[in-house]
Amino acid sequence: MNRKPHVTLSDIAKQLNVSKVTVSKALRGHPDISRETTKLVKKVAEELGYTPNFAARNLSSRKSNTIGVVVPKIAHFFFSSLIESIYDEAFYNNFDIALTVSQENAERERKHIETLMAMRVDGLIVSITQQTKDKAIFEKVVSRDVPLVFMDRVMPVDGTSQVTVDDRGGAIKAIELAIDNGYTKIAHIGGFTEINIGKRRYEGYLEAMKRRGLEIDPDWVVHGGFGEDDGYSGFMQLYKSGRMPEFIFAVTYPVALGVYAAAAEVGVKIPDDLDIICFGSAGINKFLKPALSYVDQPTATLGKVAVDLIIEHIGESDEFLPKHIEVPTDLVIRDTCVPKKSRVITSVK
Amino acid sequence: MNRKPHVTLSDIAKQLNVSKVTVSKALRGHPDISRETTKLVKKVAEELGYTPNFAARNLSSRKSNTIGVVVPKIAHFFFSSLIESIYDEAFYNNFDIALTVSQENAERERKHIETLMAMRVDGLIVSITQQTKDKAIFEKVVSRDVPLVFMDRVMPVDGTSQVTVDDRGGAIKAIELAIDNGYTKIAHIGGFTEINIGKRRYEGYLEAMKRRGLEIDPDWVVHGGFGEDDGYSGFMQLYKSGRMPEFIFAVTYPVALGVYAAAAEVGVKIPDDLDIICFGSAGINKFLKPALSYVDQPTATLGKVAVDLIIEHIGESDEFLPKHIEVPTDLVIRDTCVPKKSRVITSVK
DNA sequence: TTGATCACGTTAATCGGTAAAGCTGTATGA
DNA sequence: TCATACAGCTTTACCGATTAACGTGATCAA
Repeated sequence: MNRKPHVTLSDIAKQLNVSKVTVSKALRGHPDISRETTKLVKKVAEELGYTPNFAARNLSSRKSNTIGVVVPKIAHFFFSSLIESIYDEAFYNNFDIALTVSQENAERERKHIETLMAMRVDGLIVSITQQTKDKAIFEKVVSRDVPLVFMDRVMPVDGTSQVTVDDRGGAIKAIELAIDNGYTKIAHIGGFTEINIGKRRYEGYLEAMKRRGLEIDPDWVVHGGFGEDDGYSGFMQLYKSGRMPEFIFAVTYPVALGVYAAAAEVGVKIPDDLDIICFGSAGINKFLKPALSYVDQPTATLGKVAVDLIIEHIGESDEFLPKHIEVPTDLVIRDTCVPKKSRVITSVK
Repeated sequence: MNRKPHVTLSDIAKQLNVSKVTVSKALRGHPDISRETTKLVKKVAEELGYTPNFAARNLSSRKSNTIGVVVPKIAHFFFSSLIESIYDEAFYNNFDIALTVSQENAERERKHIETLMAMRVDGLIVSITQQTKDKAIFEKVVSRDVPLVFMDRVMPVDGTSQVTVDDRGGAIKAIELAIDNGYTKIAHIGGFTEINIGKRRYEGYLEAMKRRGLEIDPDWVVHGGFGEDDGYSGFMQLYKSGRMPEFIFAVTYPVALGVYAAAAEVGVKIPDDLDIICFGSAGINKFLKPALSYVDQPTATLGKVAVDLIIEHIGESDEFLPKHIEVPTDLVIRDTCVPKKSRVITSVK
């Protein structure tokens, strides 16, 4: 248990016969200290293998230079690329990241936020779980004056900022394209509508259908979660209802994959028997047969904007006015969501 | 800039007219303090919304209860699931994780390790970059008596532990299966051989070919990196050589995908014209056409073992003897790496 | 009655930094 | 010539916890 003690400022100070404050200032390039002394201090620090102690620094300076992040999942296309962009942007701005994973569990999410507050992170970026209902913990964060930015999956809490993609607009674009392609019987396999991404995508679906004057069969709207399982069971529910739509708008990429699996199982051909589009994608999508057409979520932008926003908030503190930034989406067309006419021709052939 | 000051032990102490040490002990459930007092302290702490200050705690206790992790990438199937399992196992053991991403950049890796040491993490789990050559930083870690576990991508450094998958054995199994399936012209699109995963998989390939007495055409071995691009260019190199093999063993899943892309481009049919197997996979693989057969890397086990090992090392400190744990692999057979005979039949049909 | 033991706390020191204010010697300007 | 300024350090507090060492008063056995 006898760890070799780490080298401290005092160790360096002793060796040079100066005070430890001199060393501290020299290492930080403070103008109080002469060029000469500074160079000397840095040299000795190097020789001794000095490594600063962040705990001590954070304690005395009352900040951590760290941004806390809470996400529901890592091992998902969307989140892993989002996280990577957060790390990049933070690194670029000389901030550290303290990442935690709630595993879609609200209680775990709460614990992680407590931990991050105990770490005295300078700000917090949170993407809530599917089941998060209680605002209390977030209000506690706000009351502590810790800047908070919700990212993608948000919650309406006073004093917090939000970064989302244009879920509603993206959904509208997707549905309108489907309609333009000749489909009228359009179903939606949606997620939880208590959470913004589920709700707004559903609203977009409703809005587009309404704009074009299309009826919605109640059987065509299925709400579940955001995973592959949910897509699978959503499809099966539609299939068993006996009132199959021509087209499905899936709330997420994994949900669309679940549809693929289920459709293959019962022999429904995509896009010939049933066409589909979804929200989100993965790098590997181009290798799928058929490759899904999708509403692109710009994860790199989302992560960058979230980090920039939290840093801005940290910098301005009290004067900062919370913002809601909505990042626009684009449609990416691959092998699905194709014109209905061509669908008929190929199936006739 | 006037943050609301956080509640401290002294605040609680003042309110109850006890010493702050009493409060500290009470909150930690120390037997020195009576049941009654403890309950009272906890109640007041709750009321005041006390959040411990980890910086202060870490400083005075000289540990952080945190494991530092350095990985080269996040947005990859392999790493994102690996990371998720690390988080889970750490959470289960009440450790925090400080994750950093080197982006395959050795200099960034070094910086991150310095940062983690400055955070005084209790131990370090590292998966090195493709380009890491210099052991110095790792030796520095060891000399500071900070437990270090290499995971998957390792480096031979005295005093460190290693957790790897059985790269060599997995490769042998894969190649032997290909041979059993009737293939003799077997190529390897490999990664960097300076790094263990590249080297060991290549060795496995050589060993299996040797065991079965098969010749290796020098043109059949291509070394590049571990990404999709490398697979693409690796295939193209084979293709242009005019001496196409019947079968490819790809060093990673992304490399295999690169092969898919290139093969599609030049009209080579997989698995009919060219069959393939690779090391590693992704959850989405089952949706590929054809789905890749692969050597399964048990990421969940890998992450769990790495965390368990580092915790063991942290606990035993000096008495701990570094270990090398090799996790076994399994072959998973999907639509590729099929018997050559069936290949011929289908192509004749 | 004594002195040991125990339950329950308290005091003092310390972790390794940072911030603010104080001290010295030399140069400068009026 | 003397106050002023400034460069370049040092001294003193303090951040918010933990650890070690040290009181008390009550209880209890001998």
